[in-house]
Amino acid sequence: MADVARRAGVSMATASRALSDHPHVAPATRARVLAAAEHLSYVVSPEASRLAGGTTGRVAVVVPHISRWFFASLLEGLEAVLRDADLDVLLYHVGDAEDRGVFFQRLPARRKVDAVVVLGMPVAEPERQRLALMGVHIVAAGGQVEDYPYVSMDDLAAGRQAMDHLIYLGHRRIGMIATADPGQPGWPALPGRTRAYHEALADAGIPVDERLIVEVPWGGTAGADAMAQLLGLREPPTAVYAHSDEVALGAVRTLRRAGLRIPQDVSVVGIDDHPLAELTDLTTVAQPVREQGTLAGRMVLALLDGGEISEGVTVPTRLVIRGSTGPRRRSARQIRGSAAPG
Amino acid sequence: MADVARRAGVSMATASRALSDHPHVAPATRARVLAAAEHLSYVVSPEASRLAGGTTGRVAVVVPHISRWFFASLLEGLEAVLRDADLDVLLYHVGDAEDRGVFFQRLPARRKVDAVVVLGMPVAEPERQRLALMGVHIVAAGGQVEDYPYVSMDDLAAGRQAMDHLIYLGHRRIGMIATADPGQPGWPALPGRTRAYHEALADAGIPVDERLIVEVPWGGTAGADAMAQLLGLREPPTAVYAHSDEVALGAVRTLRRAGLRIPQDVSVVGIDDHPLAELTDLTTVAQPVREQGTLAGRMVLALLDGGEISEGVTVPTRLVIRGSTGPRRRSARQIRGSAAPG
DNA sequence: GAGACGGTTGGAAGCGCTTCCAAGGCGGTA
DNA sequence: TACCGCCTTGGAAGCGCTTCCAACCGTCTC
Repeated sequence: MADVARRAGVSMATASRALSDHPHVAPATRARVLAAAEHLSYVVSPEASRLAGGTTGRVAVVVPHISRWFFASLLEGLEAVLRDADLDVLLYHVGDAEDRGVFFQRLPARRKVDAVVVLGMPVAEPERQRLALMGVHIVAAGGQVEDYPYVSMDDLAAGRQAMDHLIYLGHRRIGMIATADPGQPGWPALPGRTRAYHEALADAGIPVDERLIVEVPWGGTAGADAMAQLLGLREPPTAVYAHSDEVALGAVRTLRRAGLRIPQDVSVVGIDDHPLAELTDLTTVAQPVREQGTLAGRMVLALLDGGEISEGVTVPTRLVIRGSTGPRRRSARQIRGSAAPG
Repeated sequence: MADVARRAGVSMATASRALSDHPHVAPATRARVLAAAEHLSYVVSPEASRLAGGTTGRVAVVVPHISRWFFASLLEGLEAVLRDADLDVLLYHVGDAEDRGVFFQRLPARRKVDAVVVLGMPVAEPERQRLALMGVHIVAAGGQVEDYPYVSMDDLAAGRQAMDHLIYLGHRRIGMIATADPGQPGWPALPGRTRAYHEALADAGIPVDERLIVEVPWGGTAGADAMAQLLGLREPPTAVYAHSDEVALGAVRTLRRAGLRIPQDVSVVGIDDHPLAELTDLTTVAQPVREQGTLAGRMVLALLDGGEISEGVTVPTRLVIRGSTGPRRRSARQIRGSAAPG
């Protein structure tokens, strides 16, 4: 910077002010400094800048999964607005319990960021305390962390949209494939989505048959296994409500292999509207994923700007009817008669 | 740090050395310092540390897409080894031409990182020059940037595995759905995968019919459109080779909607082994994606450690035969007679 | 037993920038 | 015309850490 100042014929103090867009710098002077900087292709050292009292210009993003579409999309939306605001994104993957321990105990992001965004994962009380230690703004997105400003979908409402659709189609024997994250102990299967199942059934006056509820780790093959289990029932369901599209797709595979037709024999509905749901003609409940990331990013910006955010944002979901659901045709017993489970 | 030094009864110089694992610090002293730091839950200020001459402890990762499985998986593998090495990951999404311009012109990562990893995208000559300006180590992964130490799969070999499989099954009229990235002008459809098509055909003595080659932007719906185009041909292909699984899945949808059976009427093969390929029973050529990220991470570590890396690494691919490919049964003409294209 | 040597430690000089404080200039007002 | 006050600028003190250099001390060797 000394070079720039010299070249512009000003002191370092002025150069600094000009470069960081401070008021009280004569326009002509500012221009001269900027020109000099440009000429020398100079950029301020963020370290020095920060050290001398600024902010880091970075925000940490903590995610439980990177390669899953949902999380990656959230991240994509978030990164876009943060990058627009000239903030750098520091990515922290907290996969299993061990990662979690390391992250929250060592707090590697400490002193490195101005804010942290927690994507799609709950934060336990002790972890919250550690986070508080960082003394930065915190925003949550895609999960149900109501202790912080958050943006998320309404799991209960989404679940209801899926379930009510099935019930509307005449199904009464509806299976549910719930997912839990094996890497995150104590992290319950999305509670809202499960509650939706029970409430929808209750509202329709349909008794709950516990055998129709299967909880598996997240993933397609797990969904396939769950479906196989449901098909093994004496009276298999005529419709299946899966907590997510990937799981639903797994169920679809099992059904196909068992020689069952979708939706004639069994209807399947998922949640999320994964891009491949469209390709596989899966009925689902769409949530604006990327947008949730975007909104979270805006919250961070607002917070960093000194703003206050008192409450969270809940984004709307929408039932997308495709080819995997249809009216109940044959009884479960008939299905069982026509093909052996896979 | 002054506090820590005082509490440990040593000078700041010694405290610094102990904290940063320098040699020439008595074990007892080091222990005392560490204990003090622990007690005060102190962490060094990365800014100050860097400013005083260290490194940034950060590496930038540049990706053209975040939410696509391939890139996200690469990123996941990379992040894991970098995090293990206590390096922070700065994520830069360079989506379209504009982002690209901004990134390479402004070089926002300048002075912020010790190394940059370019994931799955080519780097043009002028960009290479800008990158050189950063004066940091550069590694490429998942692409074909041979100007830097790189890790990638062998597109040509993978394409051959897919094509040879089709040819072995007796197909002679094979369509190819190639993908180009609309956001990245001048970025050719994966050249190796395209070349594989031509070479395989040549080796089998099958003449190329240009009408069987369709190039579309990446994505499932684009794949569906491409397939529709192929079905519209007077003599449609009996097998289709898609440059990626997502595209292949799109083709599958079109075929299904057209009432064609897979693989009886048309065989489909993709590349990548996307997790959903297994669920949808798609024959494909698997590449170890996450591992490529891991390897790239190790390269970064080696480079940062002062090592030299003279050449790139090419990971093996493997044909995974599932239910979407089968022997040629009926002639293309017959197919056309049995169902109208979707 | 004395000198040499290597492991330890402290002092102090920056790393490159921001910002407080004060000084200099100018136009405007009484 | 003299004084006041605001805009603009420069000087200089750190921000929190690393590391060179020198001093120190115990041990080993001749």
